[in-house]
Amino acid sequence: MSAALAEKVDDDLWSAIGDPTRRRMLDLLLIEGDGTATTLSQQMPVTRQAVAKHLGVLDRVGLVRATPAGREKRYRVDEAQLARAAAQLSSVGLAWDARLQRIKRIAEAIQRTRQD
Amino acid sequence: MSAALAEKVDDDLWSAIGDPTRRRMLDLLLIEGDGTATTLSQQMPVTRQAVAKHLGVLDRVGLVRATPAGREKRYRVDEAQLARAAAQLSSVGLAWDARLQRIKRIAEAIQRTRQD
DNA sequence: ACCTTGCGCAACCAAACGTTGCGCTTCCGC
DNA sequence: GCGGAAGCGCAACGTTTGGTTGCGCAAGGT
Repeated sequence: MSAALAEKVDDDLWSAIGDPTRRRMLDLLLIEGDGTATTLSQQMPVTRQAVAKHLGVLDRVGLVRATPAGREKRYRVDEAQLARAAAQLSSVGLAWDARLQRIKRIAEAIQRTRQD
Repeated sequence: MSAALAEKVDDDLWSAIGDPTRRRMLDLLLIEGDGTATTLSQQMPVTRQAVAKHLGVLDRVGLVRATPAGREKRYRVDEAQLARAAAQLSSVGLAWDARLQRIKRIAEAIQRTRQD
């Protein structure tokens, strides 16, 4: 049973990027380099406080890092950690694709057998 | 701004596969071909009812299809839809990777400029 | 006929996402 | 220096969602 099922997905990371709002925030941070709870909330349909909470979550799992600057608190994406997250996404997608491929091959084999 | 941000991710699909329990269920269904709420719940740390609800969600977004068989209700993965979902996962992962690559290149360019 | 097996429905709990409201610090203009 | 605006943090609250228990009902096996 080499095709192991154990994706051993880091569950905290997954649930962090599982939320659509947080994904959107990461996108914005990637595009603009950095941002604060206020600036991000202005480009999204949620309040500053909601964004602040999400930033807290992202910070806790290490996907972003904060640097206080006067009365502001600028956040930046931690590139290494996001790269890990991206890898996990791709890996799950690829795993499913692989299984689907196998099923397809088996189905074709049966088809061929039946045509004898 | 050619590198569009619009990943246009189908939000219902995402939230369906965003849940770890549902991902696990899809894995089991792929491995065993099909299953019922009861059989799946026996291989997971949740109750049959919880599994049944999740199956309802997966059915609503089209990731699985049910075929009543006597007193049982067997579920099977809809391969086309799962393929779509897998593609979305990979695509988001790749999009992030691409942006990270760009940032890295820019950083290196600045580095080089500074070394003159 | 009876008992088991499998499903569906309803009530209830806890955690998560989002809101509003308030108070505190920091900066800017006068 | 002082007053107002800009940002942030904290707390209370409502709603949705993942999970549980408990029950009743239909389908099969003996």
